[in-house]
Amino acid sequence: MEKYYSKIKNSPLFCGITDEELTRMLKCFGGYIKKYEDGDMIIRQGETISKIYLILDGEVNVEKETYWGRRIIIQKLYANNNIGLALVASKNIEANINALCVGHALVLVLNYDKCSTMCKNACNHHSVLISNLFKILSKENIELIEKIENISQKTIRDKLLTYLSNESQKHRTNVFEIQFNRQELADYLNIDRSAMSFELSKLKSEGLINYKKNKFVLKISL
Amino acid sequence: MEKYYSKIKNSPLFCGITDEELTRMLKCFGGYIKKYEDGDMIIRQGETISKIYLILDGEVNVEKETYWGRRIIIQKLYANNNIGLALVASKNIEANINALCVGHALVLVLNYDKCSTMCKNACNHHSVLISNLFKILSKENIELIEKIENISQKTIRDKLLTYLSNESQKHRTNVFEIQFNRQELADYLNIDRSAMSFELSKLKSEGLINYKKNKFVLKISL
DNA sequence: TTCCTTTTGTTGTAATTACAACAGAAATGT
DNA sequence: ACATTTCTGTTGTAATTACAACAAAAGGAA
Repeated sequence: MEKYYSKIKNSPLFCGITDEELTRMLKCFGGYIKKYEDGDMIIRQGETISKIYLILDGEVNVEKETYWGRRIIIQKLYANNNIGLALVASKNIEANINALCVGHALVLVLNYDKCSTMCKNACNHHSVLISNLFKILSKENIELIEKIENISQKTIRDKLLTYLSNESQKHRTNVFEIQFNRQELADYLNIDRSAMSFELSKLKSEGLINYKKNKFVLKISL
Repeated sequence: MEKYYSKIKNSPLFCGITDEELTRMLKCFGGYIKKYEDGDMIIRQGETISKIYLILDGEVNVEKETYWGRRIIIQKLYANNNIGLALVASKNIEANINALCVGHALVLVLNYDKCSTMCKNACNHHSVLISNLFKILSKENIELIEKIENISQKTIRDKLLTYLSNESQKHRTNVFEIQFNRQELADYLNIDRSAMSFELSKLKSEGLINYKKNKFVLKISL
């Protein structure tokens, strides 16, 4: 555990918390590190979640399966992100998503339930933590709305241009690498992969964008 | 202001806070009540938000306009809901949505910036408040994912059935009233209103649903 | 290298949707 | 009650998409 201290300390979750506090908190939370392999379900739809998951390393897809069997990718998470954080706030809520490990991943697991009852007033670092939780959820909230913007566009072309434009703004440059492969991007934008590939080609031939694998250049601005 | 105390006190935002604390907090926050009329913009895309808005009465649409001029309805808010809460957490973030008043609305406005700097440690009720903020954002987060599920369906029919099914579950009965009129529902599900009306008729004629105006009966379960 | 697997691109066709234009119903104001 | 406006439903057509089937490219393992 000790070798991950610096990684943990620099996460948004523990931002503003000293080393000694961190040690106490990890104990208080019953924190442990768990390894996941490709395809492992970290959170499964229907479960009740009382743990905070902090990704230390690796990649996690937050997904949903429709009633008709299609996959929806909600978001992709990496180191420093939390998985299903919104689910721990209310005890009686069932997870509405699946969280799947992509490749190998290393996750710090904290028993939020335990801490929130044990040391609500005792530990003063608890207020720092909950303030961090608020900030993290705010950011996620804004990202979910961005995703809604992306998938709310009418045509495949508009979805792609909006998505690429948003990515470009996030990277603060018109040359950037996207996090999804083609199938994942299609499942994120809720469109057919082959139709999306076709539209990407068209956008390239029209000179609006350029790309090679996951490296994209956006030559226009919305 | 005093006549709204009970309303304010019973909101999730001030849950667990005593009357005397509330009085002090409203002062500390520089709280005031603002009236909005139909079509008024409460939050405008691009603004920086440092105030907490609590709806005391009325109806507010959270919307976005696409680059191509179409309206996207993100969510509909009512009394006890907060508007753009995720935007106050980080000072340097611009609002990514518009919040529009539908009809008349009464909103309590709190200067979060002022409070968070002035009484971070001084007031102990601050920790209760921020814990409430976390819970509120969690709920909103889960609702945004539900919206993503609704609009991620492939066909108009699937969107309608998923939406109605989710509404039915929320109301815990298969007979319920929806919050949107037809045009709003279409803008929420990102589909054409007339095509949606046509599909609703078809679902009714097939016996899967029944409806009259905004009262719906879902006769199947997904 | 070669073989095999995975990922990405291309094309034709059937299904679905947006859009426009209009008709009917319901709500609103006078 | 009446006129007027807003909301909802219906229909035909052009545009867009999903899907299947396949081709090409990239990546890995022997």
